[in-house]
Amino acid sequence: MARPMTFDAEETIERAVEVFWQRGFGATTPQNLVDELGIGKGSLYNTFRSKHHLFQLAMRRYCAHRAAELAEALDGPGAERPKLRTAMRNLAGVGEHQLGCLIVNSVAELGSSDEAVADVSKEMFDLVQDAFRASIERGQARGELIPGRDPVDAASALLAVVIGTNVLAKAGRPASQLTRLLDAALIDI
Amino acid sequence: MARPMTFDAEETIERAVEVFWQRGFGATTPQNLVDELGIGKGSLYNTFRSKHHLFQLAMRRYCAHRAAELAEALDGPGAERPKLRTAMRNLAGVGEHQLGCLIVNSVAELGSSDEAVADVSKEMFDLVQDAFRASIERGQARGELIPGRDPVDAASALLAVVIGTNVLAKAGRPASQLTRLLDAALIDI
DNA sequence: CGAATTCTTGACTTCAGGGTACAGAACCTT
DNA sequence: AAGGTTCTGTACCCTGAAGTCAAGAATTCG
Repeated sequence: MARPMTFDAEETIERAVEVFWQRGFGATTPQNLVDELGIGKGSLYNTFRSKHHLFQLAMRRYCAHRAAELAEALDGPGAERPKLRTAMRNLAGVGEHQLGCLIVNSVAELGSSDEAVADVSKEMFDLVQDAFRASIERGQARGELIPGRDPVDAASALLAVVIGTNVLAKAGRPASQLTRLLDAALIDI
Repeated sequence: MARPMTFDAEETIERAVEVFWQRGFGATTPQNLVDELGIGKGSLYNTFRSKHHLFQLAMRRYCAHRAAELAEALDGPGAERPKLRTAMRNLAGVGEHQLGCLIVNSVAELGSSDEAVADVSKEMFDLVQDAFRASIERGQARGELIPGRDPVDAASALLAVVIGTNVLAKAGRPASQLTRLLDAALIDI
């Protein structure tokens, strides 16, 4: 029929995640993408239409990863508090490169002026908050967690903590302080 | 001796705060600054040396404002919890234009790759955390707040909540949810 | 094999960002 | 009033960002 693509689009998107994550949307140039994705400019624009469109794909891919990680951490058996702790550490990217969270960074950079960012971030934040809420409700029902707290309120507070921790990570706070912080936030859940 | 400046540099910096706050550093163009500061390009570069230098001045000015606000909220007499609530609402910019916090945005956009941002943000975050810590210690000493919590840990958690709330504000969450969130975070302090 | 189709390469174009230069204006001193 | 000095306005410059395009390469179908 025709010449097949010589690269895997999915894999390329995954690499694009890294690129945008490291540099942010505005600071990433087409040349950066060409260099780090290993494809030509023509292929880039031919396949992904525009820098911004690739950015959207990268954000969604990133969210899918994070959501899967979150589900893995919270869905299994076991006490809720340790699972929450793990989930929060993952989301806060404590151990990783100190790049914060791609979504948080994008919101802070582009805010609600970028519709794609607004949509994806709303989705992601709601998803995380809801997963936290479900976990807290389970923990309360089993008598593990402090009863009487509104699970929605507690979950939104934890979401804010995770987001804040990401920013603090990007600001250069040492991981040791961040894990303490997360533990402190979990004390009264 | 020589021709005097026809504009007030301090006032111009204050305007620059607004400009950078609205658009972020990268997305602000010299033309934006010329238009919104109401001075010519020559004066701009003559007085402020570079876009980045003006940005630094704007960040510091912004921090000074915020720090004064914070001190005003926490230093007076009265119970600590309500004062903390006020302070956090101020810092989270709940009522204002949904622009988040200039420092948080800058960290997320430029991260630690920009030394000025790294310095200012570290300073500011430490300052806020320390003010929170002092307030919590006072509250504990007076028996107002829950005893036994490490004030440093609690303060860092509150800092993270405030930062996260800023991001959520910029992501478009309604103010009503954000005030609830802040109240929820204060429950167990 | 040739044709049709789709991918790749990379030179090229356009335009804006960030800054400089310089001519002229406004002020102070004498 | 003249001169020295500093500010202002604006035209200009250079680089790089973002994207386009045409020519050629790889593939399948007939």
